[in-house]
Amino acid sequence: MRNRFDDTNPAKEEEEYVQSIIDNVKWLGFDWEDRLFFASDYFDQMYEYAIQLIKAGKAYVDDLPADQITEFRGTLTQPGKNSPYRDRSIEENLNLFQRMKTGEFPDGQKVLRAKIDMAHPNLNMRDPVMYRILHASHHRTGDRWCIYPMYDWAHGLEDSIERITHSICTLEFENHRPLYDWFLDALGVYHPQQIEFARLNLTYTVMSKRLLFQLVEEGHVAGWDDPRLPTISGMRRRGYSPSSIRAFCKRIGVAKFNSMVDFEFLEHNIREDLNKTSPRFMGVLRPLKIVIENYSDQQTEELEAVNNPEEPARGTRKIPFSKTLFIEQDDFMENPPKDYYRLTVGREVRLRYAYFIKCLEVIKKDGRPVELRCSYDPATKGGYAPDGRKVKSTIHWVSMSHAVPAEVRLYDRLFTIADPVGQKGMDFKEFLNPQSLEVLRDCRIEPAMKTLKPFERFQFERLGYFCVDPDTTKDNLVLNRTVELRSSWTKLQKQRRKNQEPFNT
RNA sequence: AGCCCCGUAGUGCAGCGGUUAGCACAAGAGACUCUGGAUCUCUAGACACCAGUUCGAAUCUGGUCGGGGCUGCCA
Repeated sequence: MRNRFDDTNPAKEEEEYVQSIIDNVKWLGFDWEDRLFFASDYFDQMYEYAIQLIKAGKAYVDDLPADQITEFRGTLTQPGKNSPYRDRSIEENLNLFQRMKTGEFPDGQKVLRAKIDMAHPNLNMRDPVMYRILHASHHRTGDRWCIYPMYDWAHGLEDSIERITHSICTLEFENHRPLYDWFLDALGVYHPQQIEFARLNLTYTVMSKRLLFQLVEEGHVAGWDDPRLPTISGMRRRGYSPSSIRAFCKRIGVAKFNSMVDFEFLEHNIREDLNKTSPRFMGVLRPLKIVIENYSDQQTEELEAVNNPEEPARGTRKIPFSKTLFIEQDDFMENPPKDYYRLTVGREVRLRYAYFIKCLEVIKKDGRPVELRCSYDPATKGGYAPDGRKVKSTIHWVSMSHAVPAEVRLYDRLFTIADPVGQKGMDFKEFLNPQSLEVLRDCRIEPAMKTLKPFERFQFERLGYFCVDPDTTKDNLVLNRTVELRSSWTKLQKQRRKNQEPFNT
């Protein structure tokens, strides 16, 4: 494969973007080795081709100002009018074009146009502009040029020069294909085939460069790599793996139909990959203190935990256990519904890889549980009951004195509705989800995680997949939630909420 | 309105003249489980419509309806 940038417009090409595109595409897993090209590599050749067209009487220099060109183009239903400069002699065109190149004219005073048909039903064929004058410095050619080719003129030439067999692009270029073909045929050069396909749309987000740019510029997100954005750098920072993104793309396929893929399908592919590859850890996002009354004050034990049940070869690690622990606030309920399996007063549950514990008493402050008094069964060490008794659930925990603090950023969909762009007469930003980011600063995680580096991915048991954010510093470990684990419990709750809504008023 | 493109389960794709119209996700039911995860089993669900061609049409033709794109010296 090769990588080519269509850098035909000096005003819109910035080194910064070029480099980040290169970095991101490489990260995604593509390697073009030394085959990195730019449209600007072919500027000389394109200039020669333009002269060839002029000599064939198929291109002319137009003096009409921009607004007049627009006016003369006509409309969707009305044909355009010929420019008064359309029938200049070949010699005059050659002379003028040469002088455009040497910088004799200011920006916008003249353009080179293809001589096709001002009455053509396809607007793109009404004498399209091939070259415009721009006294601007180009990031690769510097000040060598003051005329720059238009994309439509340049694109087919680049493909032809590189002898591409098929040139794929997005649907909005369908109407440009006749022009692509016309230029190549007029020149009589090698003619690749342009094929268009639909761009990807995802629910609950926006995909267009223009719209993403607005979100970044106006500060609705923290930057191009904000983990809520569907940019490659955003997905990377969110913790998506390259292989899962590739698997997703492969499965959604390509079509010529403007479709909208469920965001959940992306998440499915992420989970599928991360489930197989992520090491497991335990971390408590919203801590609730519990004290094991019949466990000795002084004692600490090292308990063995599996690193990845999907891949036993990854081995095990030790987790410290002691009298005072943290569990997740959600894992305790004083008055639980019937189908709640977790901890409640008088019920026994398993602490993962540790012991069976029973809750004896809740200590509350201002009506909220702040501490649980529990007992444990020493015979259940490691989480197995020798007498074969069952427990309804297994919950995660960390030892209070051993745990490491961390900041955890939880992400939710960027928009509150599936298609924020498709709402007639409404600005897509009206549908931004104010809760798309939630920051938890009082999380506690198991000590083995101290060595994790930025971008490392892992699973917090029962919570989801996470990764280390590059904002991490020596004293502040920052973690991003990539995606939650599927959970029949949260699903049930969502259903319940939905079913109640209509009756709520 | 002129030109171009597109219509297959809720979603995304496959199907290229003869298939019980296939796959994945989502949905529903169950099994299993030291993650309410993973895994496994099962269920429901679609060819936009109308003509025509043909022994036979989701597939070919025409029309209707519906969706999208196009009036930058942007790409």
